[in-house]
Amino acid sequence: MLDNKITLAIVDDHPIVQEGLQKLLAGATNIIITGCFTTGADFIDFLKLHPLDIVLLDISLPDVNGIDLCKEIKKLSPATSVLALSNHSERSMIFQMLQNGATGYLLKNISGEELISCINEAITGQFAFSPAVKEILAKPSANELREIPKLTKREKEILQLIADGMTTSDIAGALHLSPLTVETHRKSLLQKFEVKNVAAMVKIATEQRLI
Amino acid sequence: MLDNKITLAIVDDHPIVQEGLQKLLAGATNIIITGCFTTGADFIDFLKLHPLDIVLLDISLPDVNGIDLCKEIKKLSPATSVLALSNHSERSMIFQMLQNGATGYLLKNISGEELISCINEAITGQFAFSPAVKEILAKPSANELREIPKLTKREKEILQLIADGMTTSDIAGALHLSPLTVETHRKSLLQKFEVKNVAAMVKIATEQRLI
DNA sequence: AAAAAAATACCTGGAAACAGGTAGAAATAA
DNA sequence: TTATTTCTACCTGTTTCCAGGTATTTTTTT
Repeated sequence: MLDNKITLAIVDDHPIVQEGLQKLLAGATNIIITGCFTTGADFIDFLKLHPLDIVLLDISLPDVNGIDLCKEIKKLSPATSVLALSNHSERSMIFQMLQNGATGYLLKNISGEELISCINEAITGQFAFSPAVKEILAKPSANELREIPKLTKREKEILQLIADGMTTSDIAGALHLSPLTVETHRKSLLQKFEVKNVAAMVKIATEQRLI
Repeated sequence: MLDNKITLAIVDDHPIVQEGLQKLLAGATNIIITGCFTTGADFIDFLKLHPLDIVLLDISLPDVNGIDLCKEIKKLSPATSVLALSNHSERSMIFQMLQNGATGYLLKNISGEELISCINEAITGQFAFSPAVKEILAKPSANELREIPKLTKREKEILQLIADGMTTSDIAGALHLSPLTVETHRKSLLQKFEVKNVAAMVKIATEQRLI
C-alpha cells in the first residue's frame, strides 16, 4: 500500500531538528516518516525490523560516530539510502561519509524544497547534496589543505616503503643503497614534513594521499 | 559564437581511444572537440591558452599520474570540469580523483549515449559516473576491507597520540601513566594490527579512519 | 559470584630511529 | 655553462622503539 511512497526515518539527537525536519517534509505527500530516533542504537534496532528507503542521519550523535553508523546501516540494509545531515562542512568529512556508503550529504541550513528534492534524487540512485555542499565540492581543493611538501622521486619511494613498515636497512637492501643514504633521505623527509618521527609523517602522508 | 556549445578536450595516449571517443561524440551537435592530446604536458600547455568546459582525462598517462594532473587542471582552470576516464575500477581510485577535483569518473566500457549524458550532467555542475561506476559506488564498502582490529578505549587514545608524533614518554606524561604502561599498550596495538612498527600501523589506521 | 577483559606496571637487552653535522658525484635547470 | 637540486655516503652520539616476557588491580561481562 506504500507502493509509490518513500519511507523515511530521522536520526538526530536534537528534538528541534527532528521537529524542523518533520515540518519541512510535511508538504511532501509522497514521503512518509516512519520513525524518529535520537541514538544510533535505537535506529539500528528499528532497521532490523523494518525496510526503509531513506534515512536522514545526523552524523554527530551521542552514542556512535556517523561513519561507523553509516557503515552498519549499509551492511544491514544496502537498499536504504543514507543522507548525511551535518554541520560539518569539511571536504574530508563529506568524502569520508560517501566513502562509507552515504548517498548524499546535506548541511543543516538546507531549505525544505531543497531537502525534498535531495530525497527524490537519492531515491533514483543519484548522489544528493545540499546547495552549500555543492559549492564546497565545486571549489578546487583549495580548502583546508596544508602545504604539501614537495618530495623528490627517491623520497616518495622511500616514504612509501617506510609506510609499509620497512626499516632503514630493509629499504637499503630493497633499493640497493647504503643504509646511510636511506637515513639521509629519511631525515630530509622528516624535515620536509616538519615532524619528529615517521608515525606523524605517515599519518600526514596518508591523509594527503601521498602514499 | 560558441554560446551554447560545450567545448571539450580529450587527453589519452591511445589513438584508438581518441578516435573512439571522437566517433562516439560525433552525434552530439552541442559538443565541440577543441583538442586531442596524448600527454599531460601538451594538454596543460593548451589549457593555458584556451578556456575549456570539459576534459575527458585518461588517468594513466605516460608522463604524469592522473591525480596530480587533475589537481593542476583545477588550479589552472577551475571552471573546467574533469571527467576521469579509466580502466581502474577500485573505489579508492574513484574517490581519490573526486577528492582532487574531478567532476566525474567513467570506465572505458561506457557507451556513446551514456558518455554524452555524463558530459551534459557534468556541465550542469553535477557529478557524473558511468553505469559501471555507479554500481561500484552503490555497493556498500564490502570491497577491499581488511579486518579492522578491535581496540580498547585506551588503545585508541594512545594510537591517536602516537599518530600525532608523540613518544612513549610524551604520552605517559599526557595521560598521567607510567611509560611502561604506555609501552604495554603500544605493544598490544602492534600485535592487533599485525605490524612491526608504528609507521605501518599509522598508515593502516589512517586509511581505515581509525584516527 | 566467577570468569574474562582491560588497564596498570615492571624487567632486560638489542635494534632501530633520530639529531646534528659534512661532503662529493650526478643530474637538471637557468 | 654555471647554478642548483638531487642523490649518494659517511661519522658520532643519544633517544626511542621493539621483543620477550611477568604480574597485580580494576572493570566488565556472564
